[in-house]
Order: sequence, then structure tokens, then C-alpha cells
Amino acid sequence: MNRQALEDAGISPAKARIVAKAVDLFYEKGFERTTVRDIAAATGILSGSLFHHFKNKQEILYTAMAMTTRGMGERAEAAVAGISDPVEQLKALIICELSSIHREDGHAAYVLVDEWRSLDEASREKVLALRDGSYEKCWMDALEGCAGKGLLKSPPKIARQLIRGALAWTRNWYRADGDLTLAGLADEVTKSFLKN
Amino acid sequence: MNRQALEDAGISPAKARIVAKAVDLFYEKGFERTTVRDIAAATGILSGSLFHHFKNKQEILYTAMAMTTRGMGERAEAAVAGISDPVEQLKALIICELSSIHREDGHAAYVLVDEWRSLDEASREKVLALRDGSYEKCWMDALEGCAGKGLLKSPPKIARQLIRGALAWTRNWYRADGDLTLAGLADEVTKSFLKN
DNA sequence: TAAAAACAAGCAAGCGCTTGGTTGTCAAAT
DNA sequence: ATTTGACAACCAAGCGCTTGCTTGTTTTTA
Repeated sequence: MNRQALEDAGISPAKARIVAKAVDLFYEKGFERTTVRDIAAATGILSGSLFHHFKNKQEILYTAMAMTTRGMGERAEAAVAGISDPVEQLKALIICELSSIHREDGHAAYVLVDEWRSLDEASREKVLALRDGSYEKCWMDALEGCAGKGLLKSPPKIARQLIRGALAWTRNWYRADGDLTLAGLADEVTKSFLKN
Repeated sequence: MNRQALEDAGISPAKARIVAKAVDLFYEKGFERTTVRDIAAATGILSGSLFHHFKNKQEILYTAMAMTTRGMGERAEAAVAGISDPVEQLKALIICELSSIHREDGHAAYVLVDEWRSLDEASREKVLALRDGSYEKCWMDALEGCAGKGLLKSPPKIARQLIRGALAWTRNWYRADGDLTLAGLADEVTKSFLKN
């Protein structure tokens, strides 16, 4: 989790520190197995002090997810900015999504896909709305652009889900320090879903 | 979860009933959020009685995963039996995996991919070994067969992971009662990863 | 009639969270 | 220049509840 990005969003440094540590723990153990005492200890305070910053444990998760979503949306928009060819846009978005998952502080992206059940309905919808408004819009624009040129193998919506699944799963097997580079992996994915 | 399959594996009917109910709960709420009291209530007994059948809560999860893995391995082997063309084997395996996820009692397949963190190291390795010995072997044989004929876009290991991700994620968006049939979905996946 | 299955009751530990008070900081008031 | 007061951050202690699990007994099954 990028601490600077949190502070930019108007979140206090203290909150940012807590969320950053919490995300690491959620990544390792999952939300339920992570106790408020764990989070507090990782931050260097006592557990009760957490509730001065967040009204409950779930709000920590929500804050992490909302900020991550915002960050990914911004990076996606930046990635396609200035690119008009939809195929190139798609490639950029694939690399962007892979980067989000595999960058050093990429634990947040994983938490985002794996801890939905721990969020209450209302928060879930807020995060989803945030995502659909920016991040997913970039993807659908690019995919529909490809489809319009007859270059996409599957309908855009199906392609998006298949790609999303393939990319999300990379967290369970891909290691950036191995033989396959991130760009190489992105190529494998790209050529799978585009006609060639 | 298929109750009959459990009993066939030498597990008592009582145990089988408990595991079947537990899997449904794990699917809905996750392992951690499911209490032993929940499981007991769903089975129609009191919570303490569970521990007559299982030594602890985690053993319920392990039993579910081991049995599911065994069942999927058997179905995969049956699916490719008598098929010699690796491309047809691959198609059969894709349909097989999709069926495991989306059949009415397919909650177990989901639990299998999503609750690893709740299993201790030793149990995890046992289940993985079970999986690699039958289910994954079918997949790798088929994929290497395709690669040998030059029909596969990516190296077999990479292809397997990309396909696994794409298929596992279908649980989050694909609904069997919609426009897209399961066979249709399988086609979309197949044509993505094979040259054509 | 003996083994298996379930009950009834509850323990110890851990959980999220609350409370009341202490500290450090900094701007306004003296 | 010093005092004051307001505030955020945190500590110390622990409450009320839930958790997985145990124990001793009773019922059911074969």
C-alpha cells in the first residue's frame, strides 16, 4: 500500500500508517484471522488506540479498498492517456493490472479481490461504484475499441472477465524474479485474447 | 458437495452429512466466519457433538478439500479416458473444470480454491500432492500434447495457470441460467488459448 | 448389551470495542 | 514571554461476548 497516495487523498499520516500495516497483515493471514491487536502491534500502538482513528475494524478494510481502487483507477487512466489504438490501450492496461498485483507494495490489489465477503453490503457497493466509474471504464473502452475493429476473440464483457481471472490468479504462481518478465507475461495474455 | 462420493471414500454417513453442510456454509461465509455452532445447527445436532466425528474444526475443512480433490481427479480422468486427440482432451478438461465449479453441488470446488489459508501447512501439502497426482496430471498431459503439435499459444505451464485463473474467476460472474451456456463458455476459453 | 452418537453444560481463551485518563503540541490570550 | 486551553494521539484496563473445544451423561443403534 502506497502511504503517500493515502495522504494525498486527505487521510492523516497516522491513518495511512495503520492502513498500510493492516493491508500487509490482511494479505498474509486474511481479514478474519487478523486481529485488531495484530494491526496495533504492527503499527506500534495499543489496540484500543486504533478506534480513535477508525470507528471499527471493517472501516480499516474499507479505507484500504477505497484507496486502492482510487489509485488503480488513476494509474489506468494515466496508462491509456495519449494512446488512441485500442490494441495498445489493452496492452497498457494488462501491464498496468499486472503491475498493481506484483509491485512491491501490491498487497493491496490482492486484498481488493479476495476480501469482499468481509465488507458489508453498503461499503461493497461504494467500492464497486468507484471501480466501475474509472478503472473498469478504461478497460471496457479499450475492449470495445478492439471489438469494433474485429480484433477481439470474445465479446468484450466475456473477454474482460476471462482476462481478469487470468491476471488475478497470477498472484498464486507468477514471481517477478523468475525467468518470465512482467512484460513477457503480459504478452502471453495479450496474444491469447486478440486475434492474430 | 456430493454426499455419495464421501461415503464411497470410506467416510461415515454422519461425517458426510456434516461435511456437506459445512461446505455450503464455507462457500457462503468463508471458513473463519463459519462457527462450529453454525455447522452443527445446519446438520441438526449440537456443537459439541461435532467433535465426536472430527478432532477439530480444521479437520472438517481438510476432509472436504481432500474429498473434493479426489472427486475432481476421478472426473478428470474419466473425462479424458478414451480420447486420444490432445485438443479434444483439453476441451473435455475445460468443460470438466467449469462443471465442477458451476454444478448445483459445486460449492466444494470453490472452497478448494479459496480457503487455503485456513489449512495448516501439513494438510495443505497433502491436498496439493493429491491434486498433482491425478487432476493436474491430466491437464499437463493434455497441454503438452497440444504443445507437441504446435497448437498451444503459450508454454504448457503458463497456459495452465492462465486457464485456471480464467476458469476459477467464472464463479464471480458466470451464471448457468443466463444466455451463455456452459459449453459456449468453454468454447470461448478453448479458442483463446489454442492457435486457430 | 456394548458401542456409537448425541446431549447438556460450561470452560478458558481470544475477540472487537469502550472507557477514562495522560501526554505532547500549538495557537490564542495574557 | 509566559500562560492557558483545546485538541489529537495514545495508554491502561477491562467489559461483554463469542469462539473452539471438553467433559460427563444419556439416548440410540445394531
